[in-house]
Amino acid sequence: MSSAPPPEAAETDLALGRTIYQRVHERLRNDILAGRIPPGGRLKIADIARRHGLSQMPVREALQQLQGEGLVILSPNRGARVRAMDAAFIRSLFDIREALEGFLTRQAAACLTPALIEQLRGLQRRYDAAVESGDLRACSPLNREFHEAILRATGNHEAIRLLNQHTALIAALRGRAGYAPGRLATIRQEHWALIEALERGDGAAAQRVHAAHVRRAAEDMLAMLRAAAPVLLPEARTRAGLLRRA
Amino acid sequence: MSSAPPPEAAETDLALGRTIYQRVHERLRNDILAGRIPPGGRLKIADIARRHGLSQMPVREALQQLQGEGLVILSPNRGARVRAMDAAFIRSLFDIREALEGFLTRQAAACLTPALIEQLRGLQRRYDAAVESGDLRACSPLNREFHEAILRATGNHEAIRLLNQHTALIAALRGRAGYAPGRLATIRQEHWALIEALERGDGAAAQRVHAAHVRRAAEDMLAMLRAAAPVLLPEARTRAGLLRRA
DNA sequence: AAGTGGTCTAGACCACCTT
DNA sequence: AGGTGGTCTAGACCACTTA
Repeated sequence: MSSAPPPEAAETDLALGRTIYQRVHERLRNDILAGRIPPGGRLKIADIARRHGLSQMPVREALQQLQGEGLVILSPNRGARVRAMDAAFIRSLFDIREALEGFLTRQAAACLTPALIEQLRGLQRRYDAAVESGDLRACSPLNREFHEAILRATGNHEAIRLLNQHTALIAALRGRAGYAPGRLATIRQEHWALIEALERGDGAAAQRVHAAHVRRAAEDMLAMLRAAAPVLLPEARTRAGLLRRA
Repeated sequence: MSSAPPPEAAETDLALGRTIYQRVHERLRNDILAGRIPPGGRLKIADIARRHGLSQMPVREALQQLQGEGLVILSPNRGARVRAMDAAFIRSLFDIREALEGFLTRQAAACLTPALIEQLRGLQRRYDAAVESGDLRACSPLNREFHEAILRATGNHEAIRLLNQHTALIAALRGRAGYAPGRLATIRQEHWALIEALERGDGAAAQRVHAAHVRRAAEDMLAMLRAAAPVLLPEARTRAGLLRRA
């Protein structure tokens, strides 16, 4: 764990967004993605409002936005929870990624210019450097930027938006699970193979490399989560849930 | 307008949802999908609130939800508009459908039971009957149900949710564009070909049929919209009759 | 029966656009 | 400056849960 995170001194940090609900949105989003509010964890409007010195409505708006992103489940008269994720749901996310990103990767092979290929090489070299210097913090953003650079070539911004949302959900888990040993090195090889296929303009090969890439990522994450298991189970308020029938 | 509230059978009753913002959400959603509020059209919170006899907050919540579904664009301090759609955006939607639904269709070929195949046949027979009897109103829901039945076999509910959202966006346009002549008959052939491939368990063939199906749908819709063109352009300074100060 | 916590209202506030 | 219309607050209201 990192040391000395000023616990409450960070109350003045809400200076980024322009409206209040945007700032609350960003704040909660960061808290969820950093794992400070675990999957299945409850988000109480009154609590959050009090903690930030606001009334309840902007908090509600922020929660609605998060629901739109899929990070939060909001049930009428019941409140909000961080989306709980089980193995089937995680598999769904990775299948979506394989299908959608794979399709666009194939398209990209037909329209990548030499300049864009060179840009990919540059990004991947920075990724390599980050792995070698042990700067793990820098890896995930570079990984994401690498793939997004490919997608942008297709001009399908709607698909990119969807994929980014799902990346956020996965990142929310990654914070708890981490990477398996050796995974980062494998990613390097896979990315270079992808660059090679794209450079040849071989869309089918690029899609195959991408599919294998995503499947390995999925298996890796499922294995990590199985190891650090109990966090994932929906939640354990114990006896409460069992009296459902009545 | 504001008068004559009590015996209104005219206003479709808001009796369905359980909370107010849910009912407003459903109402606005229907208005948009039915084309009563055109793409690019403005949604004024105060107007809507007054019209329904509510305060502004539940209306805001409803708009946030619609933004989450992608039907509405909400910009801070600027208000809400129905998402405007140009040709590039529509192409993006159909590419997403081809990629995601095609992938799942391929998966489904491996796990469809004879009973499910028979269910598909039943749905498609009802579709055929609707086309032949000229009941065009019934076609779109049956079409949607046919594809969703296939997708459900894969168990990927998250993907189904995404695809349904995008179907809604397309339906919002369909209301204005309609179908090209003969399109409905072509859809019949394509669906039967899809059933046949699925029955053989030939996922690759099913995906090919699906891809062709979606591409034809995309070209058809783009042609229809090109014919009925000007509606699509973002908007045209029409400050006609809305603001009537007397 | 009381408590917790989500939902709704009325109106003040303020950002942005028009004159 | 004036106006339009989106945003925020405080508190009442009410659904659902706990004793």
